[in-house]
Amino acid sequence: MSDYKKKLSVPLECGLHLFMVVVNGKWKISLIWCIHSGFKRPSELQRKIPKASRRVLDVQLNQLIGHGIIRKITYDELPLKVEYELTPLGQTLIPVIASTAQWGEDHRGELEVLLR
Amino acid sequence: MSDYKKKLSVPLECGLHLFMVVVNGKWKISLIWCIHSGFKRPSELQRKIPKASRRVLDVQLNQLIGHGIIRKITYDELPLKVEYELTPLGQTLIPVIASTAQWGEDHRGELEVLLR
DNA sequence: TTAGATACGGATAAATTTATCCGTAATTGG
DNA sequence: CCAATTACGGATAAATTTATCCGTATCTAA
Repeated sequence: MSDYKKKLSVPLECGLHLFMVVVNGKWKISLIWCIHSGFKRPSELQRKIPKASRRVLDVQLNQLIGHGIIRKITYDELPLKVEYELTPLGQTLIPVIASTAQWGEDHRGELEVLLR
Repeated sequence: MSDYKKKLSVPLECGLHLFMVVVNGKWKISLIWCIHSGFKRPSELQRKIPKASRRVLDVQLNQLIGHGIIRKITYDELPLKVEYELTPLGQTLIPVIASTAQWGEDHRGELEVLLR
């Protein structure tokens, strides 16, 4: 699917950039949070995040898998059933995401005037 | 400079996306961290972040100003002197950035195998 | 047997971000 | 005067990300 190599490398010296690489992507945090909240099936995720097309969610889910944040479980039963779950690494991300989300909420007032 | 309006809107419901809007940009976190660490002048920042061109740093500095994270001080003296400093809002970002950076450091080993 | 649900991915267009190149202007030190 | 330093920004190219459109396949229920 993607043996594509970036030409413009991202600086990774700092731990912060490692975080950024993992969560960058318009819908990734929503996906991580949904999965963490118990919405695990692809169709559920699409319904929870209706502004994103099905295709984009698929692509970003696969990137999260590639980065070791989530895992895909394909049930060998009919009708088709697939679920995603956080890996142990993915779970360690939850409190970090929560703290950045808290920052956003704490400053929503100031930020909303500044952004657009 | 930029009265450009995005056509693809970013979801802002969640506090986390507010954080992302502010720190997204390849060099922004480096810039915030440098300024926080006392490297305030444009030429210092360029020397500290040599992989980024002068132009890109300028653009991203201006975006940070627009988002209320840093402030520009132009000294009315010769030779020319300009400094950036964190706003109060920008300062609240420091512990959050530190926690995401800590996450990256804590998992650098796992991550480096996964990210290419 | 037809519609709607499940699920997946290639190909391409559009949007956005980042990089490169160009130019300006003033000052300092040789 | 000339080169190096300070500082800033427009215009465009290149890279990357996101969106849209197309197609596949199987199963269930009406």
